[in-house]
Amino acid sequence: MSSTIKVLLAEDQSMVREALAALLGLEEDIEVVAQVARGDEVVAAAHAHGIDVALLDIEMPGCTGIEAAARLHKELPAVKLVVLTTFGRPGYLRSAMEAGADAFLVKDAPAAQLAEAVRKVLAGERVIDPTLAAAALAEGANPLTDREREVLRAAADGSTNAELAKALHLSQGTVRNYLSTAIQKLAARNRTEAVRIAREKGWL
Amino acid sequence: MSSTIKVLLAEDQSMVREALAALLGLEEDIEVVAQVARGDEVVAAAHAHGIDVALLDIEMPGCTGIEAAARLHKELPAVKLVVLTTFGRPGYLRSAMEAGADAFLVKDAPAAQLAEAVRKVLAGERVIDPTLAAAALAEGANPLTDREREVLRAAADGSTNAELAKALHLSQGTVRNYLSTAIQKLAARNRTEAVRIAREKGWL
DNA sequence: ACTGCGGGATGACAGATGTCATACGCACGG
DNA sequence: CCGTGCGTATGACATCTGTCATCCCGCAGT
Repeated sequence: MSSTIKVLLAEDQSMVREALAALLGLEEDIEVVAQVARGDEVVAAAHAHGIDVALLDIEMPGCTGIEAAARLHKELPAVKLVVLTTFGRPGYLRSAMEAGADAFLVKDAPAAQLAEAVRKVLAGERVIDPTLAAAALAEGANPLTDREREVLRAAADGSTNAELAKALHLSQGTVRNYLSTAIQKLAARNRTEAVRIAREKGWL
Repeated sequence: MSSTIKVLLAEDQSMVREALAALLGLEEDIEVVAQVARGDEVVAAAHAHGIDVALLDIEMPGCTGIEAAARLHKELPAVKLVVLTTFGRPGYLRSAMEAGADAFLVKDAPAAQLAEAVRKVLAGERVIDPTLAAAALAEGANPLTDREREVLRAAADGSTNAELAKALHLSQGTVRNYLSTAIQKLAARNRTEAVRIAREKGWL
């Protein structure tokens, strides 16, 4: 058993990443041994450094922190996973848990919770904001089918039906059908609102 | 002349705010004497602590860091202003400069630039990413009129024309006219895309 | 005094979007 | 073997959106 906890920090914004590293550096028992700025560099860095805990931001280029968590969990199941995010979206929590995360923290929680979470997951505990957990349970699972989600995501940038149809190799009518059902499932009044709602819930 | 530089830190996400404080705390000559989580608390805190430099995030509840900068610049012109943001949108840089900012930093710049910027602004220098400055000049000013911007912003959440008309006390036709001209000025194909483009440029 | 521009409005029109009924094939659970 | 849900598609219909021409008012510049 080593004397310090070895942590990998994955976060794309250098200033935030290094600031978090400085924060964790203040703790006697924690050492940030690796930093990456992209989701797709997580697994390699984890292998290279023999870490105990991975601290993963969700919003990252390459792949999301959630995808990175899933891969890491598969390859190095012993590594504890702390998922960190700007947005406390219930859907994110759900997917993080499904990806094998041990802790889920939002960035507007007090900084002290970060080091605390690292220690707790290493002790085998799970760390989840109870309010968020309640919200995740209350709102239920993502009601959208894979295809609906795909179409809605593609529609988010303002593409027209014709463009969506071409991009997704579907007929225009089918695109409209999917958007229509998505709009109804999300209780929205049009695609724009549907996108907003899906985003807020972390379903996109 | 005091021996340490007194800094106010305004940033809504506690974890990031405290991490940045930890980072600045590592510098011998810098002291974070006040932290606030809302834009509208900046001026009061600045008055209360007699600060040298204010470090302002843009995305904050209460009011944006840019508005806070403008107010602070008016009330305490001696205080140097460093604007910090997640998004390197040229329009943001422009408005920050107009609000009297002395430095403009994006969060994905190296952490070392933060302390450096604090020292430089205090020495009377301006600190601006040259790439971003070029982009801001290249794209020109916000082409939207006040009303167009207002309508576009209101339309961003998926409201229908009828709802926009009611909310803004306009006729439906007028709403459509404004959206139409906004769409054309932004070279978009519909309101959704117009919103996206305006957001990307920092014009919303 | 004239001109231009922004805010506000109307009416007409074309095209995009949302809804609905209906259909076919496929996979999966009972 | 039968129902159900999903993916895909079509056609018809109603409504929403985007465009355009045209108008009025007030204000700032020249």
